[in-house]
Amino acid sequence: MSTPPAFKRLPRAVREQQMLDAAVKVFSRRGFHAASMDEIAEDAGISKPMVYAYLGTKEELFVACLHREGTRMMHAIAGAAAPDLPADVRLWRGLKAFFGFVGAHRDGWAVLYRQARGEQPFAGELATMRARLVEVVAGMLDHALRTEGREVAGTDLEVIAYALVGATESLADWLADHPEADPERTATRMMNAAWLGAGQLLHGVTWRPPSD
Amino acid sequence: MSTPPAFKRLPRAVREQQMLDAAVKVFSRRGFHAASMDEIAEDAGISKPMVYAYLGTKEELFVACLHREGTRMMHAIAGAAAPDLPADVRLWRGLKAFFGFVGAHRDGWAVLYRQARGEQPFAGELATMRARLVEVVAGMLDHALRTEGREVAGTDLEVIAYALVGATESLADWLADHPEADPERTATRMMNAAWLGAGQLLHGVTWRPPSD
DNA sequence: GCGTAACCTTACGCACGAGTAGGTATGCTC
DNA sequence: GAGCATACCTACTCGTGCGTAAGGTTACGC
Repeated sequence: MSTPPAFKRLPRAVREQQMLDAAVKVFSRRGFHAASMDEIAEDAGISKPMVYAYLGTKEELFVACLHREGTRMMHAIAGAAAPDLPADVRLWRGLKAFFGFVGAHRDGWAVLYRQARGEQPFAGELATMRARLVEVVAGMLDHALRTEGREVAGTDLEVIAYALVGATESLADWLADHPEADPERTATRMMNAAWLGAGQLLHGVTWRPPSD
Repeated sequence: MSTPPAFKRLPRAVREQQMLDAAVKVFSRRGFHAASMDEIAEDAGISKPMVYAYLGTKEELFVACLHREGTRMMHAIAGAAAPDLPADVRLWRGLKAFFGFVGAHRDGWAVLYRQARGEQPFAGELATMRARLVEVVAGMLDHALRTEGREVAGTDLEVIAYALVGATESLADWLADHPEADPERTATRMMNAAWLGAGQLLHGVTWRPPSD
């Protein structure tokens, strides 16, 4: 017989990435509980015990997904954050990087922000990442304020930062559901809403991206 | 024997509300899947078959929660929306009503926006409610624009409205996790961020609530 | 060419929780 | 105070899906 193998033997590191790819895909479509380990294994082109051998239990697998996608996102944004630029340019670059990432990794985004938020064991993990991001934004605002010689209570800054992050996430969700939408254009719209505010926009003021 | 009953017989309508209260509480703490019908029944002070008899399956029960909380929220906001007021006042009143609601119904909020979002069968339901809200906000902006004799593409308006709603939801989440925070104060902060924008705020401009 | 270790499989145990069958008590109506 | 509807219970069935035991197969060192 010697059935033609058809399944190649691959080194662990490669299989792990394939498994994570499959897991992100299935988790994002079905949700954490509705996703079955069997489906993830099948989608990865591997059998279930391999998943357990490499990535551990279902929860551990999900956390692994969370970490990989979260790290990727943070990296994508970090590259855009030169601390000595003016605040609006930094914000613009951060937004552009962020929406670019979401546009390119819609599944990863769905796992991170649609699934992890409600499920008890992961909400904390997610909240930590979110808090780091809020911290960064708040720090940026604070820096800009000090440059102008002004000061604002920490709580106020944090709340404004929260609103900014929330608005951005909301648009990211919109982007994830509209495959035809352009990430950069979405970033521009977000910048308008965030930087100018509704009041200004209603009076015809608009913000335009720098020539870069 | 005639064991002292200790459990009173109550009319259906009352029990249904108790069950919904318990369901909202348990769903918000555990999430849809992790919540068990047994726990909900126990929390409502009733046995499981009663829950099935009155509210149907687990999914139907969750949808019932969704509808009750959603309706309550819409009612709370609707009361504040007098269509002939200026846009900033309408926005302010809507925000005040919304944050007031979330502050008073933190569990309900958690069910609506943290649980329903990720779970496949309910995401659509939730998205519909959300879309209605976005529509209302976009309509408000459009109305304000026409009053000034200006016009903006529909998509742009929708996106701005999305950002506004997202920012508000994000702050609502923050509020739900900070029991000591004051809803009205949070609404003021949101109004500042939304109406003036980060750029204005950095230059020291602030928005203050009208004397009412 | 042969051991050994890593890769990979099929097939199962087992717990948990949704949903139900069938029966008991209470109160309301005439 | 008989009849009937409604409120309510204990105790079960059964599917589903996580996690694993025990055994095949391919590559690689020596």
